[in-house]
Amino acid sequence: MSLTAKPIQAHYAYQQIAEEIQAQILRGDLKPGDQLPGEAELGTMFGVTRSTVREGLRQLESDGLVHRPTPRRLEVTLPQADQLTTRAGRAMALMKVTFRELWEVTMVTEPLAARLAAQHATPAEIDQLQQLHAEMLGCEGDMDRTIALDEQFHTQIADMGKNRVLGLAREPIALLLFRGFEQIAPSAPRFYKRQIEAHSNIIGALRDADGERAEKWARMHIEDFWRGAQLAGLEDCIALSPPAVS
Amino acid sequence: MSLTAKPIQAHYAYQQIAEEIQAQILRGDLKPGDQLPGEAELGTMFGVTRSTVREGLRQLESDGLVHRPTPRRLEVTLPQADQLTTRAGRAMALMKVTFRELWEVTMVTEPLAARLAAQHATPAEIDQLQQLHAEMLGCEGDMDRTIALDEQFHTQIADMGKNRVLGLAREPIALLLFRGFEQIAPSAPRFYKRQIEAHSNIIGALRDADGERAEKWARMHIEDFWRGAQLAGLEDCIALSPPAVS
DNA sequence: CTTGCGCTAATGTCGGACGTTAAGGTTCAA
DNA sequence: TTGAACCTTAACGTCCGACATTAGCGCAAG
Repeated sequence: MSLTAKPIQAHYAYQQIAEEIQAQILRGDLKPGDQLPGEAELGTMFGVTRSTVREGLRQLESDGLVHRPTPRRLEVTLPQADQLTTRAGRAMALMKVTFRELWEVTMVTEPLAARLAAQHATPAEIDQLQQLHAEMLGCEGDMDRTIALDEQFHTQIADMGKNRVLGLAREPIALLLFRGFEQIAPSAPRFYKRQIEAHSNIIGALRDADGERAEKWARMHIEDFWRGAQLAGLEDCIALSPPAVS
Repeated sequence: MSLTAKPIQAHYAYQQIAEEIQAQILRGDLKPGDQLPGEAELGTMFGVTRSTVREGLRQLESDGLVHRPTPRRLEVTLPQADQLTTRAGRAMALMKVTFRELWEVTMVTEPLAARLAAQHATPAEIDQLQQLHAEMLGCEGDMDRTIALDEQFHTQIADMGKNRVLGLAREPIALLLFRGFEQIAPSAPRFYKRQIEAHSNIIGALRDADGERAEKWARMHIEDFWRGAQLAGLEDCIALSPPAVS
């Protein structure tokens, strides 16, 4: 039997403060929107100096559990999705994940997103998506803009599925994968056009609320992306770090 | 035309320090394992006081980009997976995601994990999995232990697939979903046994390196879990906060 | 009731201080 | 020579006190 021993981490004052406040948030004693006392007051409450309190607060801010709308207000807040996305994206870039890894997962997330979107999307949302698509048609050549819009297109579909878990899980992955577009496009002349067509077909399926079809087209879309990546020789290349959000 | 305005965030000294170091890490100038200068030296380098440096460092530590093996050593490190898992899990719990959302995503991640595992697993890894399974057979009744082992079983499979992206994405989700086991078991007498059987079948498929079959069994396994959740009336219940890791 | 002003207090940053202890070098013994 | 015990140094965690800046709030004026 293997001995399991978790390293006991020193209980520094600033850490304890962060943990205590965090515990109260998770327990529900402090709810998002609640305002916290000033640093000085927190100091007296916990029996430490303001410097120590500040270090603890910096950690909580970084965790996204508290937030400063203005330097004078310190309030409890939900971790923001984009913050999690940034962290996860950075981590994956640093661990040098390959496009293959990204793609394998995307092959299941995007079709799922499409199916859910077909089930839950409102006409207004689909119109918005269509508008995004139209905008994308108009900027062939502008690579950065194209990538951004592509990313947005897929994220929009995921949002339409009304599944926040999927949204959180797929976002950093998609962000990294679709950045490959840039390297693929030059190697595959007709690639761009095929991507656009696929988007059109997905929108069509969404309009008909046809989950099966939406899913199928999304799958083909991502499969096609992979063929492009293969042509560009990206398969086992490592993904680039995503653009900083924070 | 809609006015787009991204909130201008004040760049405090401590923030700039964190950002600068972070940038150097992402750029590759600082590599994991590298040791950073002491706080005092960093202070003189950046032209600020030690207090200010410390606040920036607390942020980086919380981000998982630097790490203190001991108070005297401050070294660059890769963000640890369990840290990301904790953050994501906390976030999902705080945003009160439902079991349905968790399940919908798990329905695609676990089958994928099983398929990849069938393709990449080594016999030794499968033996290890078998051992885990055996251990699970021996602790019927001990709910916490069962849940922990179940979680471990699925995580092990995901690891066997050699896809780190999938590993990162599914972990927090699975952690939250499988905690539902506890509430399901009482409502469904035969539930526990069926879960065990499914695990057996998955192991069998892995031994035969039969990706299709592994995927199919994993899907059925998760589908069955959902039936249990329905019996327990969990569908739109919100998931509980996961056990703290950090 | 809204607008403008001024005051208060909290924040960001600074400088310095102290006990504790880890890191690294030194000494000594095997 | 090598390894272990020791010692010195300096870096860390924490504290104290201070200051300029400015956000927040109350009050007066329109």
